Amino acid sequence: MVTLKQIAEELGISITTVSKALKEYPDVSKKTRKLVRETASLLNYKPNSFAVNLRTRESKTIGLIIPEIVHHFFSSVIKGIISQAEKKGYLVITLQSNESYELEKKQIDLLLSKRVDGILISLANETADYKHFTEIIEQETPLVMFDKIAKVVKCSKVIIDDRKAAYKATAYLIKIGCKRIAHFRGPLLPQNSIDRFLGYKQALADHDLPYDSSLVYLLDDMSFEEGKFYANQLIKDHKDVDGIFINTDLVAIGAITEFNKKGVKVPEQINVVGFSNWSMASVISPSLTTINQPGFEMGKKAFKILYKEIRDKKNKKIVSYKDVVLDTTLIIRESTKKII
Amino acid sequence: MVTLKQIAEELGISITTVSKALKEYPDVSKKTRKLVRETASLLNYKPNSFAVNLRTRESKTIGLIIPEIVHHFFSSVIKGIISQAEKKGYLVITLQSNESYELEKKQIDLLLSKRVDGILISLANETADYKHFTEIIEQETPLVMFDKIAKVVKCSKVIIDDRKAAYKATAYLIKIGCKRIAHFRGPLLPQNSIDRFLGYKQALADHDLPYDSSLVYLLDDMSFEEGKFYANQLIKDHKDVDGIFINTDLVAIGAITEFNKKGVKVPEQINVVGFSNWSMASVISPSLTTINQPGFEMGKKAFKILYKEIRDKKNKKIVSYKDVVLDTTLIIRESTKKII
DNA sequence: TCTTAAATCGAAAACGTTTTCGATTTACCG
DNA sequence: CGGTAAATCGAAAACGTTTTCGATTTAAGA
Repeated sequence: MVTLKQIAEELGISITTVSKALKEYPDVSKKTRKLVRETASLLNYKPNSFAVNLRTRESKTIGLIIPEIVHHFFSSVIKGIISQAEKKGYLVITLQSNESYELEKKQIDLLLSKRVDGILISLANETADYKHFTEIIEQETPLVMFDKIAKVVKCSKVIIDDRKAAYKATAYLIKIGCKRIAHFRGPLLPQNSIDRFLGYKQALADHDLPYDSSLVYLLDDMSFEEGKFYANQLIKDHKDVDGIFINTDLVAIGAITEFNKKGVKVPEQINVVGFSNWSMASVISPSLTTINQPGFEMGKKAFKILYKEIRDKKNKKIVSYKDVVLDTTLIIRESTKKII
Repeated sequence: MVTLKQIAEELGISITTVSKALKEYPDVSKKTRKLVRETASLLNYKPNSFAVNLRTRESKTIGLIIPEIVHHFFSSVIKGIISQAEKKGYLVITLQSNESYELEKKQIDLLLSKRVDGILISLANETADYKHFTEIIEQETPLVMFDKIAKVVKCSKVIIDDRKAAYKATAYLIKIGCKRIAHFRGPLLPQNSIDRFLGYKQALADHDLPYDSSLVYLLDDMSFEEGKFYANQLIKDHKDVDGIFINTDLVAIGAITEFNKKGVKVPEQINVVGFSNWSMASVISPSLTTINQPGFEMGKKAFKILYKEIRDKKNKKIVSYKDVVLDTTLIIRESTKKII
């Protein structure tokens, strides 16, 4: 591997001058600058990034922790982050927490010990206390949370407005004529499922529909199977339900599968709205009306904020934390239809 | 940030001894070792990885280039790689080529300039020449290719046997009684689609079924829409087809959707086998019989090989290239059924 | 008590870069 | 030609670690 020293010896000049020539310092003549550049490319010189890192105290690398990679939404986020990071010359190290608090802690330690320039994180479902973020903040490593966030932690955040999105979904069901709207909600812990439930409730209230707690089913693992199970339960419990807002697409698809099997016609007898717009949503029959969760944009935005914080910190400006709420859209497909 | 120097000054001993104490060198007494360890953890010492990298000439980081992150198979691979890498203390920098040759070249340069300890790559569809790999090999950076590989490049490879898998899929259709079996194949360039086609052809031959080229449809972009389009085409062209082997699940799902719509019963009138076992495959109706492409295992295996090469290189052993072929399994679901 | 071996320590170089600051050279002008 | 300013260069320190090799101390044996 060729170093500055070798170029310097080759040309009979000092390391300093070579370094400066390559970095366009004003105090090196055009002639030597040209000479240095030429021999550098001739010898195929590549700066040793280890040395650069040590000297400049930055690695142009950021860390990313997500609960689970194999997930349409999160892989979209990763893609958004990587694409944006690359534009700014940053690389990204990805780790996953597998929804585990302990693992999340460990991954944070790992990234800190690698001295990444910044950290992006979406919290594990398990995570309920936030002590492990204090070290990040004490070290003044820029941190931004996205999607699954901790409101109390002092850092920038980018999320979608789950409540508003759920409101949008439910209001749409009401608009097309549904009178009895059920809701499959997620577990109690992550804020997401609470907010979605609240949006559902709010929409009912705003449109003078009674809230009936027996229409709300609380699921545990949000699986396809669970979707089938509770769909079956629902048609046993309530014959009169004409619409359902489901916490996440996978469950919605399970429900639709069960409805199809049991001869309950979607959307004629029951309208279904999901959440997330997974790739499958457009591909099942009937295709699924759902809330589009803009993963790619969220990734881009999260990185942009992190990047700004990294710059600001470097330039010793005061960093101010941002709270960004991304807009969701309702994607109307075949699983909902105006009731005449 | 606390350094070895600070610990040394704190204890009134030399940096050398501190360093050795923390690394369990035999030539430091138990007493000072204990003392050093205690003050190190007291001061919350974390080795500066930039300095360690520079000194040891390795970063405990590998690079990963894939064509596309938002893809069930590839995200499974990433997960496999990351999980395995973590066990060995390696971090993974992920980049994507977006199926572009130019971008692939650029990403390789990026990783080399970052001096990663090794590179894992799955080629872009566009990639047809392999000059850009010479630099990796010249620099002696361990390299292993997976899934989409270049046979001629001298490095380890891990793949599935596409031909055998396609054979398996087609033979199964024959076994359950299909006599006229169509094939939707992918474009000409990636080796994958060629091999799958050859496996299909071979299975026909081995079971004394005539090969009819009009039953093979060549698709371009392998999309859901294309699946629908060619399914429609197929039922127009050939009323007598009773089975179809489709290059990839997304297309198969498009086809099934179209069959459903046109009243062609799956599997009663036509049996469908896909390829890849995407998450959607189990979730549509009828659920899709398909070839399971073990992404997670492939990722694990690819990293393991890379890890060994990194170790071997470090220990100045000669590295030998491995060719690993992973087994696929046929997952039988509702889209196929014995013809009585 | 002396010798020798073993145990323990530390000085210093090296990894390759960036950057400060002083030194040297060149150019210019009267 | 002398003087000054501008242009150009380079020595050296620093970033924080690892590791070699020699120095010093301690323990053991006679």
